[in-house]
Amino acid sequence: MAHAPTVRRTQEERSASTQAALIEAAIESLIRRGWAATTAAHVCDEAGVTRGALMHHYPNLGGLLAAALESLHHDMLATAGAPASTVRGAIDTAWRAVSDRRFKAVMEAWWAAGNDADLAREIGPVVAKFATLVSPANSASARFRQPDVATFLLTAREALLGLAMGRATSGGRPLGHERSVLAALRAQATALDSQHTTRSQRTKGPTA
Amino acid sequence: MAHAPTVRRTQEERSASTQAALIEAAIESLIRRGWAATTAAHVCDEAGVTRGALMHHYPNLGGLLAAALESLHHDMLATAGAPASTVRGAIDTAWRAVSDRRFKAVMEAWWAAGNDADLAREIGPVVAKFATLVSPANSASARFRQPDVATFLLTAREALLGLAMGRATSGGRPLGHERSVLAALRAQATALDSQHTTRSQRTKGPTA
DNA sequence: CCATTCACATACACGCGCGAATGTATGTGA
DNA sequence: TCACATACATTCGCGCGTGTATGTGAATGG
Repeated sequence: MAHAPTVRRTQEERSASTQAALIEAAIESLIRRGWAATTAAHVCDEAGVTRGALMHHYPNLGGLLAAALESLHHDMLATAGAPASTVRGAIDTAWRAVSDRRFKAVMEAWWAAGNDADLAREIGPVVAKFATLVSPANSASARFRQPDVATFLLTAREALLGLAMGRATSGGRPLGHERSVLAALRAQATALDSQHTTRSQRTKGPTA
Repeated sequence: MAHAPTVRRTQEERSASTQAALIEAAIESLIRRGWAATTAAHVCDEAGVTRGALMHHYPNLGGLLAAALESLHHDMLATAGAPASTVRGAIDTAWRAVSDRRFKAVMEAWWAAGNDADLAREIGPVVAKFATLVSPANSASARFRQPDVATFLLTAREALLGLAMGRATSGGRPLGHERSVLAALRAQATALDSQHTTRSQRTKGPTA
């Protein structure tokens, strides 16, 4: 099958590369076909491996998918960087995570787990990890706990998830109204930020 | 279920009752099991009919599900009533639709259609109908087209969908932060309403 | 260089869900 | 009451997806 390898690869290298291929293919399948239609045969086919290889490295298909989500979380956490200190930064960070095309895979897992209690027990923890990546309410910044800021962050998070859902159900293509919604959210965020820096002078009610 | 009927039921009545039972069971299955796990056997079992009955009234399982969505849209459109004239009213209307537990079935269909082009062709039109039910931007009210109002409505719609998604993935239970998010959205809505009435100087007051 | 271990492929058996074909009872118009 | 349509039940074969057992060549250690 594979081409003649002139160099000798160690077993570890072989295992690592096939596992990486499987994980990559699994995420891609979740994005393109969704959770229910993600079958072991398709994943292995796209990874260029047989199902025997999958069963060798993982107990079952669910095991591979869980590992793939774990790997994806590792990646996205790295690209997210340090938690934002400003509200505006939090919005941008959350949007960057949510608008990542691979986030579709997370939503697929999230959605599927909501319909299957057993699956929820299996991949629930991994999915929960992504939740912290999207909602920056648990940042180190203490003022994210201020009622108006916290409420805005919650609202913004839901709106961003809604946008992500819209993208997911549209084949991943950006929607037309994304720009205006994002602009509105960013405007509110910067307003909250500036309002905070001048809080020593005035305490004004939350009105946008 | 149907024990010896002393009265003779006409064929039409029998057909109508079994179709209603099938549709009811289909919606319930979509809510509880999701789209992928909604099988003809389960639906018929819960409806107290055999699969033969299903195939008699509908070409296939997809046909039943499409009909069920159509029926559901008919119901929800009736309960929604006339399109709201105020921004606040639009928010409330949209939330009433989205927080309906049966809306989970719509989201299931929406999500499933996003992963299957054939399915999208089959049930896409029905799902699109629900979209107009959620986003009141296409109301008769002309000022819903004003940039700030339109943007807010779009943002609010995404947030409401996000909340609905959260409910759906949590077994339909209301989430803790729903109240605060809704309060924030309603506050912005009423702010926009009052801001408009003062600008246009109309004597007509907002009747809750 | 040879035996062992490992990574992976191949082959197989099972369950499940779907749709079609077929059979049967009940209502309905002539 | 008879011919037919309609409503429904049963059974079957098919494809698909999964997990398990077995075979094979490559890598490793002595």
